[in-house]
Amino acid sequence: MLDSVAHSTFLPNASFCDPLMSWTDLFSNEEYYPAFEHQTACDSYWTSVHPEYWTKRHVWEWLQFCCDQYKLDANCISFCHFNISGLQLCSMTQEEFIEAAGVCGEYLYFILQNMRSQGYSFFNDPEETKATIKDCLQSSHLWEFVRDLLLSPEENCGILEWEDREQGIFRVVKSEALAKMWGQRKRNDRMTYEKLSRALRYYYKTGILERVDRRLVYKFGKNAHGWQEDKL
DNA sequence: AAATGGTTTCCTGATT
DNA sequence: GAATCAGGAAACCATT
Repeated sequence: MLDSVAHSTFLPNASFCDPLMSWTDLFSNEEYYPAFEHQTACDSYWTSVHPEYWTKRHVWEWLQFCCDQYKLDANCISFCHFNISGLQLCSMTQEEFIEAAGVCGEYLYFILQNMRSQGYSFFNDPEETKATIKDCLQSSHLWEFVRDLLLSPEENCGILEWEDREQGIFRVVKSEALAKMWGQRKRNDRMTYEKLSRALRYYYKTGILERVDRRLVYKFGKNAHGWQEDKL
């Protein structure tokens, strides 16, 4: 009966390790079993149970594991949001994860979905896994791309500049360079600032960006997250 | 297989 | 005149 759940909704995500070992296979195999001390017979460790069947305690243990393993800042996690069963956890959307744990929520959501589809083999190589998570978290949305560029001086090289850090107001300094970089990300060498800015204008409607009536100046709106200084 | 979201492309017109 | 801004309309494409 575990098996029937094991291959559920999520399609395997291209780049991850061994496809489709069943959960029972995985957990009877020492290799996949890291150095954890466990466990009472009545309440086994979270790694030995499919996420859908986790108890509140399992969820808690999983959170702990993720914090330790991936150095997630436990302070940004609202633990009361996670006082839930595995079934409830699995039904949370990415939005809800972000609401409950900010940027860490993105990681947690990603890790959970991969565990549901791939099992614990996901954690084979912690180092590689961490790198891959980072890759996959490379946000594909334009506003996130802009945000991340703004947040990483190395990549940025003067393309974007904060106008008012507190209020999330920024300026596009090198418009063509920005378009080129966005084009590279989307593998589209026909991208121009003209077209990119059209996409940015659509964000006014959804509250991701707010209008600032100065040329090449934009402002993050109430529905944009992850740009503020204090909450990493 | 159809619906949807997030752009991409193109365009006309106004503004700086 | 050149670069931007404003949006409408439609095509496109990946995901659900």
